[in-house]
Amino acid sequence: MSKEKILTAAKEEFAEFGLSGARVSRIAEKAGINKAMLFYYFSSKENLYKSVLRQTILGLMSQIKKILTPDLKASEFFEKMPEIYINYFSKNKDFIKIMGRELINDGKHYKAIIRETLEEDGRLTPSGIKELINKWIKNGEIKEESQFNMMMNIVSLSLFSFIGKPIAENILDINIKEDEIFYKNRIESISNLLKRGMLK
Amino acid sequence: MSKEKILTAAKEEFAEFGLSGARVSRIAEKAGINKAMLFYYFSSKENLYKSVLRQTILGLMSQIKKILTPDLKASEFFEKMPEIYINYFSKNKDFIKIMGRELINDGKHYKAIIRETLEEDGRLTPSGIKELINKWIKNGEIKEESQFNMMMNIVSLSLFSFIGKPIAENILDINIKEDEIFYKNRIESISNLLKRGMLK
DNA sequence: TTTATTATTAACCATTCGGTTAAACTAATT
DNA sequence: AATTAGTTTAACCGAATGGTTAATAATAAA
Repeated sequence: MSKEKILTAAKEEFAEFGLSGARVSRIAEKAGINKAMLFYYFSSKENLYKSVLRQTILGLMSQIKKILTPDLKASEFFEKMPEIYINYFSKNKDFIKIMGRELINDGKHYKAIIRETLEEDGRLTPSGIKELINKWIKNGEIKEESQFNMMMNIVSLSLFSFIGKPIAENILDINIKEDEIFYKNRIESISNLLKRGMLK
Repeated sequence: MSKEKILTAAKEEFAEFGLSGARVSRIAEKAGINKAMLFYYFSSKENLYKSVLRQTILGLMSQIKKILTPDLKASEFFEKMPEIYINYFSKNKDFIKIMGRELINDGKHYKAIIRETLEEDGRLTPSGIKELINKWIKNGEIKEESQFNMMMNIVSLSLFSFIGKPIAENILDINIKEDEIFYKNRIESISNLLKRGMLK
């Protein structure tokens, strides 16, 4: 019970302030537990951070696994990936913040967690996705493009819909509410761009 | 002289550790000055951060200004924007890190600086860009799309080429060297995607 | 040369931080 | 009732941290 309360409070805290900005005492306060409990269960601030990050990453991975079937078509991929990403991010605002900070800090913890996870669970393997993309290229479903650039485009467009929003807003001097319509538009725009730009 | 040395060292420090992770003593050490000098010139850590952020943002804005002429064509826009962004980011690695962290922290300082800058210098106005995009829609140069989604797509694809790289690498289990070829490929891929996806 | 202003320094400081400790409480087992 | 293992707490701690101070050096103006 306490362990769960700590994890929940820590996720909030790390999302808002980052690893170095987060305060152990504040996490304890939010969780309604004694600060010593935090060290009792997680032994250090950094260790608590790793636990939060692991939970966060696994949450998204389980979503992506659902769509990655061997018979997936490229067009479906370009529709479903943005949909899953945007929907997940809109409902888990902490994810973007924690993950963004982690990536800027060279993603050292992120990489370690992915490595562990792949060892435990062989289903979502890199080679599986590679095979899928190669198949689409051979089938003539998509324009020839490096696998890497293709993944970069998908991930960039989805993830950055949240982080990059203030920039686009400032350039155009507008203020976009982050509501259902915003999410729907963003999914559609990304999906269309990917399909027009990458399908044959 | 000292002021400049402090700014340079601070930029490095804030990029690597963020506002809360940065250490004033470390900045002073890097700059080769006494810590008190830092407070003598900038009065507080946060104030120093704002100065660094302002310098950083103005550096990019001056690049973008160069291409934004009233007779710019949409196809040129889709070619030059990724080129400017990617080239600038590849040569100013600190920019991405500072800006990324700032945006995740809700971009409060960023917004304030943009507001000031627009008041001082009317050349790069939001209305100017809006007019350009509206013209392209009327001319039939680009597919109808909200201005906002269009800017989001451009900014996302460019900015995230750096932050999102570890994710794409992990999904495909590859390691991409960040060299001239990488930058060239990324510019081409983004530019092609934008042109195929948004030009009529 | 004197005066006023700007730069620079070493030493200092209050506060906050992550982390520890030792004792006490709780609840199931024997 | 005694033992055991897991849980919880208040009080404590040394090391940093951002920031200050008061004295001094360098420079320019009078």
